[in-house]
Amino acid sequence: MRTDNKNTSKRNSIESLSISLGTMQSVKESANERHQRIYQVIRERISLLQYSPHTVIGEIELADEFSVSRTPIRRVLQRLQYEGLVDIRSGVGTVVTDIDIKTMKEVYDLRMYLTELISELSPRIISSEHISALEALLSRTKLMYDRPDSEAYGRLCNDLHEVLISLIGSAPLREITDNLYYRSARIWITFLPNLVWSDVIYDQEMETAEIIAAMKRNDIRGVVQVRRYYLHTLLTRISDYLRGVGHATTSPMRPIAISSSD
Amino acid sequence: MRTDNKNTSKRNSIESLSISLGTMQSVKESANERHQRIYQVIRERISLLQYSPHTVIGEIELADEFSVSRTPIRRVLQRLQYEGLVDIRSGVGTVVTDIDIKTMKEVYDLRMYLTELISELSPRIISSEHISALEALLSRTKLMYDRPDSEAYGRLCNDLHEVLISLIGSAPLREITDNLYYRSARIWITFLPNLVWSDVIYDQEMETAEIIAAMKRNDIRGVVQVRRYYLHTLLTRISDYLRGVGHATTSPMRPIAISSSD
DNA sequence: TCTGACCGAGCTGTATACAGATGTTATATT
DNA sequence: AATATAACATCTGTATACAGCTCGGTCAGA
Repeated sequence: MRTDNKNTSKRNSIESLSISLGTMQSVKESANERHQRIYQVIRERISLLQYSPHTVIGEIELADEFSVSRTPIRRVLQRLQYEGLVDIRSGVGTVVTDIDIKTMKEVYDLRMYLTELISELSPRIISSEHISALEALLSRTKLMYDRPDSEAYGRLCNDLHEVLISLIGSAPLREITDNLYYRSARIWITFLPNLVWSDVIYDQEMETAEIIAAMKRNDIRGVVQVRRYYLHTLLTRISDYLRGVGHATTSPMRPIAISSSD
Repeated sequence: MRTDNKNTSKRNSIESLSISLGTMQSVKESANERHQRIYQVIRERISLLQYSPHTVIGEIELADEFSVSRTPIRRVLQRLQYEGLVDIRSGVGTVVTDIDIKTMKEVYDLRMYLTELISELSPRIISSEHISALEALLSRTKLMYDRPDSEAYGRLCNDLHEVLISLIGSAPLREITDNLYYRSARIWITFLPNLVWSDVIYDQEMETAEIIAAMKRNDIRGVVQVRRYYLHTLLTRISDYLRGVGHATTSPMRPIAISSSD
């Protein structure tokens, strides 16, 4: 948002020189830009279960990977801690959080209510870019029926989420919605191995298709109602599975747990 | 929430010993406890306008005050930045944020919707402690008619807020509500010098009294409706003032930052 | 007098050495 | 052999030196 078009006086000559030297992708990455970049990379890894719950991340490891010191890495991890994605334990390391059933239901209930609010609090206008982006997602979805791939599915969900929050006009509501999504979505993906793959993809295809249809009617209230319905569907599928498993465990739910040793 | 009831074996004997030695207020303050303490102190100062918008805070100054290095202070300030209360500018300092009218209305709209959610998402039961705490607040309010004091009024609002969020059963909703409160409340206090003091205190007294009445009926839905109504009243008072100022001469104090330039 | 480049005070951002915490492994003792 | 204890490896937490940035003041030149 911040433009900062002030410091283009003395620097311009130098910068344009270095740009003309070749294909330098960016003149200089500011501290905040780098923070944002690293933050999004790590958040995506958590959301795609590349860092699954109970994984210990370790600051030095990340510092080496991004070629920075521990200081900027710690800033990212502390932010992820405030957002509930990791738990920093002194002397142990930074562990990716798991989530208990109660909290998960709370987050999903809240997300359902907030989704409806999108259409009431100054939504943005639906553009053709939104629709074409969703149609690309729909194509990707249809290709996935015969290829079970949790990570690809997670990417699909993330991309759909990105399109939908771009419709939110209210900045506070957009941040909260984004936050709650990443707080809960990865847990949903944890359950995938226990569900029927084709059902999951079918839901995804239907949701995307119905959202596209509502958008073409310019019916934003319809969009959020579709979204809300499929959030409810997800929650129902998980509840059904848990009931099928039998006893309702209170502690962190680990669906099938891929023989986690430890 | 984290229980960690493992390390009570070897340590207990040592801790109970040192406690029994005398009036040691606490055995040792952990890093997280200290962070939380400093965070709440600074947040309160911002909310009470001891640090008013555009104030430059400065890390060294705070580090000296709390007798720590810049590192833990930076952690607190970064958290406050994520929550929208300050803006950290490289080479300049940490400045307390102002808020534009559009964002303020967005936050208040959101708060009104979320307030109603409290009664729908597993509210906590109302205890006699809640009621007696509110009755104490009511007494404090009645004493304030003839003593205009923005800071005391701010403390009153903060304390009322604390009681109300303690009724929220859903942890995510509680955090969000808390966040949005501190993001907007201090701006409301900024307007106090431009409003009629007795009207403001009267609103506060009525709100507290009506909340107490609803609580005594064990009517949590009534509680949140009262709260929502007075949020609406605040927003209306500000809007009225801004309309009046629209073609007025000059405002006594600083009314508001109209569009943050650049 | 006005303009503009430059310099320096003071701030945040980063890297790093060290202190503190934690879980594990080795070891002495019964 | 079992157990309590001590030493250790490894991690996060803190303090601090230094690099980079911003802005106001200063001084030379027109």
